Amino acid sequence: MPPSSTASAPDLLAGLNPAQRAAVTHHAGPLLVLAGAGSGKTRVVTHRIALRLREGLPGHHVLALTFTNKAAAEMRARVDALTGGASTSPNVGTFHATSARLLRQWAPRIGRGANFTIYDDDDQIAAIKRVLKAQGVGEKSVKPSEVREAFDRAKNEGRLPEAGDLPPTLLAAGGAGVADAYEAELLRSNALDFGDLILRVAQLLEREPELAAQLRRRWPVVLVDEFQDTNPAQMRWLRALSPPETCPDLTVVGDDDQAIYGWRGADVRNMLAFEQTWAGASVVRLEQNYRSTAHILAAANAVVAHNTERLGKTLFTDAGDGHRVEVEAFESPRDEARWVAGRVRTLCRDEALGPGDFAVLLRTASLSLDLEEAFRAAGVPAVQVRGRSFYDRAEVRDAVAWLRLAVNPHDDVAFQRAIGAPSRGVGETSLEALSKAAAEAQLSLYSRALMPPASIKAKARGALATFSSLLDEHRALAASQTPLSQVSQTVLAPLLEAMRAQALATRDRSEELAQRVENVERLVVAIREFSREQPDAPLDAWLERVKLVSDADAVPEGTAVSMLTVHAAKGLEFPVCFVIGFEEGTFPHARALRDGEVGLDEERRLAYVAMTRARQRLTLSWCRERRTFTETRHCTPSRFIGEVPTEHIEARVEPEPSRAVARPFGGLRGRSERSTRRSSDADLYADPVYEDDTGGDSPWRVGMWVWHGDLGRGRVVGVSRGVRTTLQVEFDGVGRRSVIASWVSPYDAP
DNA sequence: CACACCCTACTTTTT
DNA sequence: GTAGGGTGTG
Repeated sequence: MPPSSTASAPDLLAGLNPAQRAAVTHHAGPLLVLAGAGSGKTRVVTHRIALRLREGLPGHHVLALTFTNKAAAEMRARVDALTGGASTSPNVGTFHATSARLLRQWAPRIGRGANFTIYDDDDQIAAIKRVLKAQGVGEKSVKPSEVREAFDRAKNEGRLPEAGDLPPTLLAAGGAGVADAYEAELLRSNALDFGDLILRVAQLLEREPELAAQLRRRWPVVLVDEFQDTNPAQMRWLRALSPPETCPDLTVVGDDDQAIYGWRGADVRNMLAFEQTWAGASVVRLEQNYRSTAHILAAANAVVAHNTERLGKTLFTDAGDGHRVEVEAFESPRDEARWVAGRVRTLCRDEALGPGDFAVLLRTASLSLDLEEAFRAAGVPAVQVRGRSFYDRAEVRDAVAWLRLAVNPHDDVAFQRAIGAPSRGVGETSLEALSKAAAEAQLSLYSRALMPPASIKAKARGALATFSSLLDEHRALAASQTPLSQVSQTVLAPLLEAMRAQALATRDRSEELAQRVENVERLVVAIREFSREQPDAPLDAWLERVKLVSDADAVPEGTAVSMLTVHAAKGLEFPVCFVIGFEEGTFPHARALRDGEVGLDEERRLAYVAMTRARQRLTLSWCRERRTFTETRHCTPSRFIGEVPTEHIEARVEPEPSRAVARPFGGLRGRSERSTRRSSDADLYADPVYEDDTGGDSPWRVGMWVWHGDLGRGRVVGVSRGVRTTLQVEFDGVGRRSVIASWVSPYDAP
């Protein structure tokens, strides 16, 4: 951009603090930005890119790697806004998406076609099951998911899996060949799994210096976001692209306290060792937090300070003290959920907040069950942030399998799925025979189906032939200039037709079947929308996007309370946050505690991430009892609650129309689990602070209006107190019903 | 070979 | 409480 235009462009350094300014203006050469939560990290990265572009660097020489597609889109938009679109756009994407793009160019070098399929976890498991069967290893001797994790681990560490990576039970069952067979299966299927995407790029760049040199010329400037979550394979990728000995223009940004993907192979030590690996690197610390008020920040800092092995960094804020952190205890998750919903209503009424200002953060996705119910009952709009779930439905996966085959007919996982949806006379027996013959000939199912073995019956052979020629038609269509929406409609027509016929033929369950048809129709609509956004994009591009979406990509902008896992919430902020399920065994999670200190430290960082999402208000809650599918567990509060100094905790909140128990928690600090349990047991019967339905303080009164999620509005005509309060309610248009009190919420009289 | 039904095992986080 | 596997029947 010519200097003359700089005058009208925004001043890229205005409003930055000294540390941010140092990071933005740092000259070429490796730079590590240690960016605490809410310290303006994205601002620094985008301004740094914008400054380089303004200095005349063409955008296409910049590569910025992010963790999620949403983060990539945001970064792209912000850079464009800063530069006014005057330069070419920088290349912004996730490691996986960027790798996939590179590999499509380089596909022949790894024995793939440019139209290779990306196998996600479920595809991997399907492939592993096929392999286990082909190798004659019963699925009983090993869980396919365990094998998948072993393969994943190896690839994240930077190598192809070998027999030594397999679970001992599998080796004992004679499954040593499974690793090689799995790789052969991927090769035949013209497929790569998630781990491959990163690993193959790393390997190619290391083995073919001219490729690496070419890439370095293309991307002399590299930035990496969320660096603390990179795994060893990604580090090799990065080292090849920005070799330490060349003193590359490499900027990595991250926060070791927010490293929460260790279970996926990420290694914080990459960050701790950055200064050694890229010798001579500069380090800038961003420690001023612009997000949270002081009590919230101090509470979060205090929790994470219990970890050792930190780069060390203490956040501060200029914002006022704000509200203290609320700690709430409940008898059951249902009470907890009802209280959260009620509190959202109260705050919306009293504090000029809308539902979109709230988030409920969950350690595990399943904790949302009671919440959904409670928000519905309270009439508060709330959505669970789940980007993938739609694509995980069986019928949607069936449809996607058909689309995949239109691009890559050798995709065995899709082949196996599509051939049974709708069923067409090729059952288990035939498929197994075909599988065996395919593996022997080193061919995909599709290729082998073109010359079916004699072991398959004539009827099934005919069905296979019909199926194959259908795939050929689809492939020709997808390769032609036909618009994407028409391609998808044609490809999915046989499936949709069969599903509609089935829905009509079935009397009961027709609702459910109709819903499935609708889901597939929605998929067609989604494809149409995609092709409107990107008119020239082929079906491959859509499939790739679908594969690489994550939960975090689907965070709604808006008008509803967000319920989301802490992992999905990383990088986001909300004025008001509730972290629920803060119990030993849930958060920290029991499975993580099994891994000892390492697991606990990561759980603590997760707690830190959760707490630092809040701008103004933060509530931590726990339940004395939590039921899993089989058992009811008596719970003690999370040790992380005890790690928050008392002075940052709100001892008690105003009474709410629920069975909430508000009480101070500072006293729990340092107590043994045993004494904690005793004190909560005692609370059940004696603690005067505790109020439940058996006490005289019930919020329910005859004559008051209530709202029920299913039955609508009604007026209380009777209250019976027992183990749980039951209300007799006269519902509008429904009549008199007896309902459990925790299912309804108070409702302002019309 | 396809479908209906019953049983069991399951919930950590996800590019 | 449900998804996916296993079993039995048409």
